[in-house]
Formats: sequence, structure tokens, C-alpha cells
Amino acid sequence: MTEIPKAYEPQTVEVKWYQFWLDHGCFTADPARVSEKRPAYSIVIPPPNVTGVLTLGHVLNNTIQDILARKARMEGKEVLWLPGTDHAGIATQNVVEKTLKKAGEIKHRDDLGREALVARIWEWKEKYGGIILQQLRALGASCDWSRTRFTMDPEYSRCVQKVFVDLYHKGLIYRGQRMVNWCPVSLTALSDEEVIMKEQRGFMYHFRVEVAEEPGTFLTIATTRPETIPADTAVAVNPKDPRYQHLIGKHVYRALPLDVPKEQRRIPIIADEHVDFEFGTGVLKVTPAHDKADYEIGLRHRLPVIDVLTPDGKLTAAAGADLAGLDRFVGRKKSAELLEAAGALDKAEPYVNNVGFSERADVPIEPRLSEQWFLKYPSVEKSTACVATGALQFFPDRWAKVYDHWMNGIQDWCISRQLWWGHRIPVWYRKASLKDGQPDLSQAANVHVGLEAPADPENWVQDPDVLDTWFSSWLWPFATMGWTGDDAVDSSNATLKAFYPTTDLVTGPDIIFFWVARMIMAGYEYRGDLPFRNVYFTGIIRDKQGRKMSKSLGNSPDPLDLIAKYGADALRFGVMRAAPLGQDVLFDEQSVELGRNFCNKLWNACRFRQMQGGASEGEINPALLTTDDQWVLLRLDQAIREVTQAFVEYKFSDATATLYRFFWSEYCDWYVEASKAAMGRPESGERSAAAEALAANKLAVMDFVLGQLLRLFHPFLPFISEELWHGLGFNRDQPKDQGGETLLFAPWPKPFTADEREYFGLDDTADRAAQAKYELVTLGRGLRRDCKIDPAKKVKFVLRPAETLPAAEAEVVRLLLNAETLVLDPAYAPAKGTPMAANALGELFLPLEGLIDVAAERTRLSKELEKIRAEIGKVEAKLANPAFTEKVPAKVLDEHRQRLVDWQAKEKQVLAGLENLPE
RNA sequence: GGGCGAGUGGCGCAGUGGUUAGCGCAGCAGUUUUACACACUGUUGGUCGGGGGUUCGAAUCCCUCCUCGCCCA
Repeated sequence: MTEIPKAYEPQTVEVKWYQFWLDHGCFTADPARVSEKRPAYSIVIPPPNVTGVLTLGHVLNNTIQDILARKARMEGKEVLWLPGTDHAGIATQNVVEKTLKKAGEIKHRDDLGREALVARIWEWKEKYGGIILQQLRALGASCDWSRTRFTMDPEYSRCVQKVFVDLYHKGLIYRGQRMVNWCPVSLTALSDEEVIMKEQRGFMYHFRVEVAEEPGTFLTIATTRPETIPADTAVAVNPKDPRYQHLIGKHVYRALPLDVPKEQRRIPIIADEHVDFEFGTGVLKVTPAHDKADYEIGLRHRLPVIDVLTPDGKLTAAAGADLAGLDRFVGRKKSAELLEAAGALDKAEPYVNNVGFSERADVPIEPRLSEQWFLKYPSVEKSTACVATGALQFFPDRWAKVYDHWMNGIQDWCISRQLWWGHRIPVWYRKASLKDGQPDLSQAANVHVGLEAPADPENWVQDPDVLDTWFSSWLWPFATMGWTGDDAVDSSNATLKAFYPTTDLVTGPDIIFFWVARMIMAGYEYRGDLPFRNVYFTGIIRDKQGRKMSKSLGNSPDPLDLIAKYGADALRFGVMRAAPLGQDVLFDEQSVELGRNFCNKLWNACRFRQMQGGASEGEINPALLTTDDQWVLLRLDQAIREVTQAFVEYKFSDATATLYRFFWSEYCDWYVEASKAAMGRPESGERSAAAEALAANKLAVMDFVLGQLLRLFHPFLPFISEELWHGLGFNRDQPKDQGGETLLFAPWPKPFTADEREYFGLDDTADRAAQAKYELVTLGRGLRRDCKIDPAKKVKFVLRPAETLPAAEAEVVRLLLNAETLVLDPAYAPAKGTPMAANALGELFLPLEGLIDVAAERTRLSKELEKIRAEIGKVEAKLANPAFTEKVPAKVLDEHRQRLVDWQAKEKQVLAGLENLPE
């Protein structure tokens, strides 16, 4: 800060300090430094997709983590914030496949084959992957980059495989034929959590089928998916439904396909409790191959399964010649037409229903019967209990209920994916045992599950599938710390020992099941302990109209553009101010602008301090403190308490609100302005020795406040706070590792002790005196305005003080009033009609010498009197009520009595003013 | 259908039984007053979603209804 620019310029400052922190290894965690006196603090980053770029969601999430990490460092903890990326199976493979297709290199992934495609994805990953980690540096993220991990690092992959093998041997992983969520675009199974329910507008088709045993009797069936009629193997009714009871056990002729002889379309009418007789016509078509609930019905009634869809969602020959080869949606229309042509369609009415969509490909999923690997979750009981008992805390805690609900209805996890990019399932099948390419798992000798391939690989074939990405992410908290699963090795792993369990996890509630719950289970299963103590769930970033950020809406600004325009600190502060705990964040660029303005204000407040010169961080002499000094120290103390408490509750927007209020509305608006009374130099001559001492003391107070303030700001505004810390020379007298080298390690501010409060005279009296002064100033300014006095005009004010007011205090009032002079006159007798304002400090007059607008003044005072009397009336009414005086706590009663006294005093002052008006 | 969250001045929020319901932004009027116009000064807006109840006292507790959002089925 040698050359002091008028406005803060973040760009050069940010780059400079980030590099400085890196060069000095400030973010590097060393388990050897952890001790009782220096406890560990750790966070693992929710690994972004390796293909990802920084979004505002990441800004919110990572700013919070950075704030927590920086605060912990200032508290003297050994901090590990461990960064990394996730291989994001489907997403990444999609991106690369698409790129290759666009470039015309391939038409289908088979053109390259597995090995070549995976090689291309690695290539792509090396080139473009992890851009987001670079972008996080621009935000100021204080991650230990030396420990960056990727879920497909060789050591990490080994952990994943080790866990698979272990769970397999524990009997928790099994292979089975089940209904899974199938993505017809990505051609893979998905877990339930990867399916997003969306409302869709479609039609409810009502069609008739004839009862075989009673020609001429028809049943009407309602369905949204007529294209699956050829796969129906029964119709079901509720056994209690009187409409249909007599038909149970009989048969109907399936409506489609039409090119199959009627007798071959005979399907039974069955009774099943599952059928809701309120829904549709109360007759359900049962399609075991293409609906989860129907599959269950099929199992209960041993119905045959007819599959009429190909993996990519086209109708097969089994659907009949009319439909074969059609896409499922085209087939839907076509089947409706066929029904209509056959005279079987009653009606098709518009209908809104919920349809499951593939999270990645954003197309409706198909329930599909297929062979997959499933996991029966481990350590469910402990994992449920730890949240229920509060051993692991959620913020906001209402998510604990959601978690509990899910844990109690937990379903086995489909962990295999028909992809090439990911951790290949470590299972081999004996070639000789394959039947139609399908493995036979009934004989243990036919299956090899292990970290290594079988010794005679030529006789074996490895399962082609890979594991769900989350099957690797759920190990993140310990696999990133070098966990091997080998106890002998792990017990001497210093990182694990020092930093696991981690302290905080910051993530979105949308992945509470995907990731958080699974990490907890993995933590208990493999470390015997929870993976983190606290989970902070952020809100979702929306635009100012409350819509989710999306590329298609174009309402999602690029954080890097915002950083370039306003600075990283501004973005951080703006986002944090807008993000209350547990609520979605309505993002508006204006809030970043506000952050920028805030930084600029901070810059200038420090610039003002620097322009005053003088010694840096002089000793504060308590004897020379004015009420302004004591007041600002009290406000600072309050701010420290509030900010510290906000951290305890993870209420970051409260913390920013406090910092905003203290710095801007208290320190700048009042303290700095008031200090100018002491800082000013007379135009002629030097300041007296006493004035000099007073000014020096104020500079010492200012330095103390700013020094504490910069520390409080540092987690939120790391760059500008560091720049100013050095600019004001606050680093000079600090020990190297406690702020001497960087603000990063300066101790977190503490409230004053009782001794300190006494030493500086920080009590209510000082506080009230200063406040009364500021209130009087506001009243005086109001007088000026009400009397329509040109702001530039120097005027004289007269104060009839209630008690003696020291000259230095009066000078502050004069300055803040922008008055030429402020006369203190206990015996002042104002001319009739002199405008007056009153408070505890006394009556303040604005003598106008004949310029008085008597009518206006009368109106003003009358209005105020009216207000005062209304308040007096209210308080008197309360005090006159025996029910009130008898039941209310003494403290409240006293308060009300005092209130009455205060209002009455004010009434007297205003009445006097009114009486002083000329007739 | 079940669960959760929200409804406070134009906008975003704070306040969860006890002063005159606060704050920021925006608005309005004015100002270059010895850091800051990315600023300063002053100021207009609300009776707290509707209704009922408990209480000396309710934005705050209870009941009920309405609206919006999310999750689950």
C-alpha cells in the first residue's frame, strides 16, 4: 500500500497473495504438527466431476469450506482441506463419446472398442480434467493441493476393488436378476437415486378387452403406456372390488398385437391387493417385464414375462408386426391408433403423471429386468443411530429426519453399470461355464472374485461392467487419506490417524442418499467410526426469480466472469450474505456488486487510517479514551461474540451481517467520523501536546479495531484482508507464525476479559453516553433538514445540556452536526419559536434569527407530542391493569415503569418547545 | 396421499411470548462535508398469508384453512 489507489483493485492483489500462500506452503497439512495443543481440523471436498467447470453452486459450497478452513487455522488448528475430483462414469463417458462423434471419429463406441475408448477418455481427462480445481484457486480456496486425489488414481482404485471383494466375501454383494432402472440412451442400469421424477403431460388411454368366457362382456382398462399391451400377461383387479369379483379366474383377450391369433392372446384375470380400485377403472393391465409393481405382481402370481423393448427403447418383434422396430414413444401413438382402428379404444384423455428420468441422459428410464450386481448396505444400524443420537450432526438438523426415513426403508443398491469408464468389477467367470455368454454362479469354482486376475487368465473372462461411481465416492473420506484396508499398514498411516474422522462436510441436500448416507456406512464399516462430525447442507442457488440455474435458461452466470469483474472477495461476500442456513440462495449479480462496494469501503477505511500517519499500533492509554473509543471497543467486542457464535451455529449469513453492521454502520459511520474531531489540525499552528496525545490514542484504538476486524474478515475476504494487514503494517510486531508472515495464521479475535473491560472502562455508562451523543446528532441533522437549511450553510447550534458535557465530546457533536459552532449554555433562553430537539443529553436548539417557520415548527412538535402521548397511553394502560402488574416478572415491570418515566421526560421537553412558540 | 420447508414494507431476510416489529437492497429528496459517488445525509413504505383460540401480553404458542417450493409414494 505504498501507492494508495482511491478504489480497491482486486485483480493484482488476489493473484499476488494466492501465489504467496502457495509459495509459503500455508495450505499444506502436516499430521506431525497435530498435538493436544494443536488439534486437527479436516474437510474433504465433495469431489466435483472431473469434466466439470465452476458454477455458482461450487462457489457457495467451496466458499463455505474455505471459510471454515481459514477460521480453523486462525484458531491454531492443523488444517487439512483435501481436494480432488470424481471420475463421474456416465457423465464423463458421455462427454468424450459425444466429442468423438461430433469430430466424426466414431459413430458408436464399438468403433473404438473398450480399451481404445478408455484410453481416449484418460487422454481427455489429462488434458481438460480438473479445470475446476484450477478455477477454485481463483476463488481463494485454501486446499492442500499436494494431496489432490482422483477417484481413479491407482491407489484409490485398489481401495474400491478391495471393498468390493470384501463385501462380496461378507455375502453383502450378490448378483441377481431384478427390475432395474434402465437408461435407454446411456444403455446402463441406474440406481434409484439416479432417477429423477418429473411431471409429464400424456394421455390416459381407456381401452376395452373382451372376457373370453363371456363373449360380449368387456372390461375397460386405463393405461398411459398402450405400447406395452403386447407384454401384458394378466389383468388384475382388487379382490374386494365388487364390480369384478365374479370375473376373477376367467380370461380376457389381450388387445394387441393384432397379428397374433386371438387364442394366443388369452391372459388371466387375477386378483391382487395391490390394485387400487379408485385408480382408472379399477382394472390393471399387468406387464411384468416393464413395470416394477407389475413385476412384483408377476412374481406373486407366477406370470410369464414378455419383453417387448430393446435396450435402446425400441419395440421388438414380440410386440407384433405393426409395432416392431418403432421407438417406444412412436409405438405409443401407433398402438393407440391400432386400438382405435380395432374399435377397442374408448377414449384418450389428457393426463399428468410422474415419470422417472435418467439423471444424466434426461430421458424417461425404462424399468427393465436384468442381471446386475447388488449391495446389501453394511453398518446400517450404526449409521442410522449416529445421526439419531446427534453424534453426527446435520445443519440444518431437519435433514436428520429425511436421512432417518431413508435409512429405515433402505433398498439394496444396484452397483453395476454397463459402461466402460470406471472401476471394472473384479469378478471373473470361468469360460467353460458360460451359457449363452451368461455366467453360472451356482458353482463357486466358476467365479473368481479378487484384487488380481486368476492365475490362468486364458480360461477366464472378466465381468464387463464397471461399478457405480458412488461406489468409489463413498470411500472418499478415508480412501483419499491413503487407506489400504490392510490394518498393519493403516495403523501407521499418520494422515488417517490425525485427520480421520473429518470435522465438517459441506454439501448439497440433493446428494444426502447418493453420497452422505453411503459415506457414513462406509466409514463405520471400514474405519469403525463416522466419517465426519458435522454435515452442513447448503441451499440451492437460484436466480432472483427463484428459478434453478440452468444452461438452457441462460440464467447461470460464470463465476470467473464475476471474479474478473468484481473480485473473488466480492463474490464470496455477496454469496455468503445471500445464503442463510437451510434456505435456497436467490442469486443476483447485485449482491456481488454489493460485495465489491463493501471491499472498497474497507479499503478506504484503511486508507483513511494510513493517511493519518503516526505510529502503527501504538499503546492504548485508557486515561485518554473518550466515550467514542469506549463505544467502538464495546461494539467490536459485541461483533466478535456474534461472529464467533455464528460459526458455532454455522450461520454464515449472520456472521456477514454482523461484520457489515459493525464495520459500516458503527465503525465507519460513527467512529471514524467522530474521530475526525480529534484528527483535525488547526489551520494555523500545531496541535497542542494534549491534542496530539488524544489523536495518537485514537490512532491506537483504530489500529486495534482494524487489526481485530481484518482477522474477523479474513475467512470471508481472504485477499483484501491480507493485503490490508500488510499494508497497515499489522504484521510487523506479530510472531512469524501468528500473523507475522501472513494473516492466515493470526489468532482469531477473542472478546475482552472482565479485566480488560475494567481497564478500558468499557461499561454501560460509556456506551449510553456515546449513543446519546449520536442520537442527538441525528436529531440535530433532522432539525436542519426540517428547517430546510442548505447543507452547505454553516450554522450555529445551542445545546442546553442536561449534565456537563466535556469540551472534546461537544466538539464531536459539533463536527458531526456540521455546525460552525456548538454553544453549550445551561441557562440558554431561546427566542420564541426556536426549533428544538431533545434527548437524554439535553435540548438542542437551532437558532434561526427571524427565519422561523412557526407553523411548520408547531406541526413538527405537535406530531412528535402526539406520538409520545400515544406511547405514554399504552404504557399507562398496561401499568393500570392489575392483571399485568401482578403477573408480570419484576424485570418487565421495571422496564415498563422506566419506559413511562423516559417518555414523560420527553413529553415535558417537547411541551416546553411548543410553549416557546410565538402565538 | 405422506413428510419437510416457507409465507413479515417493492425485493431479499432477521426477529420464535414482553420497549415504538428490525436490517440490507431498491425508492424518494438532497450533497463532492479533509477515506470512499463502489460514497455521504435525511427520508417514505409493513400490523407480520386468512380465520379462530390460549395469555395480563402473540409476528412468536395451539387449532384450522389458503398459497408456494422441495422430497418421498
